[in-house]
Parts: sequence; C-alpha cells; structure tokens
Amino acid sequence: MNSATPTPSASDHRATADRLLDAAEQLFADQGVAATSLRQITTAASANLASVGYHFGSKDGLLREVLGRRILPVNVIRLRLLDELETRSAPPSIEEILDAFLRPIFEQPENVRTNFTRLMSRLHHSPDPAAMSYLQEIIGPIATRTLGALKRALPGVPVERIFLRAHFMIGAMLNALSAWDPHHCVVDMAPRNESGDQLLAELVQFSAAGIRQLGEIETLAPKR
Amino acid sequence: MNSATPTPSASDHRATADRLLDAAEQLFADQGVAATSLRQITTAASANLASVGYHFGSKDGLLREVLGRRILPVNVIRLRLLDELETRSAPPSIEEILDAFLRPIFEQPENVRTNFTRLMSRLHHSPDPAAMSYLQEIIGPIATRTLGALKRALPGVPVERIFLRAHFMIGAMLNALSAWDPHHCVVDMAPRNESGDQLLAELVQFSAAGIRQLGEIETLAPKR
DNA sequence: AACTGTTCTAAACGAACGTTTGAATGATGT
DNA sequence: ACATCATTCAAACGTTCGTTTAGAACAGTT
Repeated sequence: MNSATPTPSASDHRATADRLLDAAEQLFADQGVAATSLRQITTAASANLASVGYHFGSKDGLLREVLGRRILPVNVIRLRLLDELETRSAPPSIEEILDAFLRPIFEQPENVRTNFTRLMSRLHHSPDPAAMSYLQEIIGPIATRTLGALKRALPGVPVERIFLRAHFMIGAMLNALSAWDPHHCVVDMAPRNESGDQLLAELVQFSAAGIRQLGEIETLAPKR
Repeated sequence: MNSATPTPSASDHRATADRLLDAAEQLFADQGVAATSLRQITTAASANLASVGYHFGSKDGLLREVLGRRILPVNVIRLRLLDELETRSAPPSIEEILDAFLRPIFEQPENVRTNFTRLMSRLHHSPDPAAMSYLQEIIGPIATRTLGALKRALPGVPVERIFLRAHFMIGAMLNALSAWDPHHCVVDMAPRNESGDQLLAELVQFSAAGIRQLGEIETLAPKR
C-alpha cells in the first residue's frame, strides 16, 4: 500500500513547521534571507502566511531554526572527530584536522549540503545581526578548538599567521561549495559534476598545502 | 587661497553624483545592496531622494556605476600586467600570474580597497541579477585570460582541476579581504593590523602552494 | 531683462514587506 | 455531548521601499 519513500510527493502530510523549514532553507539559499519574503516561503510550503509567526515567532526565529537544524548535528560530529584525533597517541596531521572540520559537512545528503553551505556563505557575507549572534554562539567553540589543534600541529608558527590562513581556507570552502550555479559565476566554465568526496579531497589538499607553506613571507612577493 | 586637498571637508562642493557614488559605495559595502535604502544613501550624501533617479535612472543604475568606477581601472592594470608577462621570453610562474590578478586590487588606496572588496564579496554571494550581468561582462574576459595563463603554466593538468583551484583562490581572496570586522567574524581573534602588502604576499603564497599541489587526488583523502 | 536648459527639491504614488488579530477548524479528553 | 486546546485561516495593520511628478532655484546666453 505505502511506497518506499514516506509520503513521496503529492499532498504533503508532514507537519507545517517542517514544510516551512524546508521551503525557507531552499529559498534562503537561492535568493538570500533579506530577499526572500514570508509570502514566498508560505506559498512554497502550502501554508498560511501567519503560520510563520505561530510556529517560529518571527522571520528571525525561523532563520535561527533553519540554521540550527543543520549546524548542530554537524558540530556534534566535528567534536567527536576532534576528540578521536586528540586522544590518539600520534599528534594529528594538518590534513586530519582539516578533514575533521570539513568532512561532516560533506557527509550530509547532497541537497542538504548544497543548500546549507550556500546559505552559510550568504550569511557569512551579509551580516544579518540576529543570525550572526546565533552563529557565533554555536560555531565559535568549534572554531576555537580547530584553531587550537592547528596551533599544536604547527609549533613555532605565529598564531596570527595560522589564523590568517585558516581564514583563507574558510573562504575557499564557502566559495567552492556555494558558487556552482552558472548564473552566479562570472566565468562560464564550471565543473558542476564534481562528486562530494572528490571535492572534499581537493579542498583538504589545497588548504593543507597552503597552510603548511609557512616560509619567509617578506621575500616572497614577486616584485613584478 | 585653496588648500592642498580639493575642498577638504566642511561643506562638500563636489558634484552631487560623486557624493552619491561615495555614499552608496560605503553603505553597500557596510550593509549590502538590498539592505541599503535610497533614503539612507541620499541622507548620507546630503542629497535629495529624487537625485538618484535623476543622475542614475534607478537604484540598479547607481549600483552599476558604483561597481564600474572601481573595477574598470583595476582591469586596465590587470590587462597591462598580463601583457607584460606574456610578451616576456620566459613563461610566467604561477606566483607571477596570481600576482598580476591580485596586485591591482591591493594597490588601490586602503579605504577604496576595503570597501570595494567587501562589496564585491557580498555581490558574489548574493546574485543581484542586474549586478551579475554587468559583472559578468566586465570581468569575464579578465578571468578567461588569467585562467588561460594558468593553464599554460601547468601543462598536462586537467582544466577542470585548475579551474576548481582558481575558484578556491577567489574564495580565499574575497574572504580575506572582506571579513575583518569583529561583529562579522564568528571567532573573535582577528589580525586586523595586517598591511596590504603583507596580506597580498600571504595570499599569493597560500594560493600558489595550493594550486601547484596537483598530485594524485584519489589517494589523498585521509580515511579518518 | 527675458529665455533656455540643467540641477535640485518637496510631496505623493502604488506596491511589498513583517507582523498582528480574531474567528474558524479540527482533534482530543471527559 | 460538550469543553479544551492546538492549529489554520483570511484580512487588515502600519511601515518602508523605489519611483515618479511638477515646480522651484540657478546658471549661462542672447
């Protein structure tokens, strides 16, 4: 009687709050938070306009729940991986640290990963005040622990330099994960058929090579 | 009679259009395009609300002129540097190619560079349709030429891989140049007192190391 | 002084936004 | 059957947005 997928397509029997979260996540990722109206969201979710206020209080409340629903599970995995790395005998390599930070994102289902990272990169570059304070409190501890592990893996390297290169990596990650639609890219060739595993490997390799390269900075700038 | 700086501060005698461009650039960079109203811009520029329509036609027209005023001169320098590299006898190194792409941005005055790159990174992650088509037409050729030079500097490497890593570099650059305000950063330590030259050198070094690292991808992902 | 064209201004326009309200609806427990 | 609670709904609220309009202020030329 029932098919393999739970309530596959036609009339959506999930709770209204879930449908609102899904629609908001998709639209926020597609258009940005400020550019998405509650009317768009409720129409896409086949819900009433006032249901956002009823279930989430406000648009900001909806945004917070959209974010937390994806970030919190990822952070649990991140902490577990970091714990495993630090309780081992051998000190972890840079690749292993970066992998612990990046892999939990890539192990999400494809569409979840895509929408979530696109939304994150938008927020990272458009400081919605309500979202930023929330993000700060839930991913700040993870960032601090990851940076601490990197510091221990790079003894003698100034902390500002490590931090700067970690910043480079964050930018590379957000850009790689979010800017894949052709309308968005300024140059028309885009390797869209990249698998998640391969993308993760490329990103870890790229970032590890850049972070490890910590020679004499002053003499390296080519004087043209 | 006249001081060294042309009309230094008090009552602003520059043309209204210039004041509007400056105010719009600052506010767009601070808050994003969609979140900035024409009333904020005209108030900051001490101009009338309708003056935007008079001088630029619409808000999109204002945005296009804000962008073109900064990008077009940078692109002229980029083309000149690329020409110099390609008419030399020795083939250019990866560092030289990246430097030709990045240096013209860093040689802008400090506040121009900061505001412009913050605005660019916002647009790069919030596809305003009008701005994107304009950006595509004015920086598409530059991107194509830079990618062509990278391809020639990395013979035998698949083009998709080069493109992917160039994408990483763009993300690193945008993130490094734009995310320096403490309210914005999820982790509170930020090396704000970095000089432009040092930041450029770090960025070129980081990206060149990552791009050059083109070994066997499949075996590099640490299996945790 | 009179005319012409450019620039600026105050006021209003319609549309879209997030939010709130109060009643209708449906399920649950007694 | 009634009462209770959570949920949904249509409608309206006040605000803000980008844009438009018609006229005032000012310059330069004849």
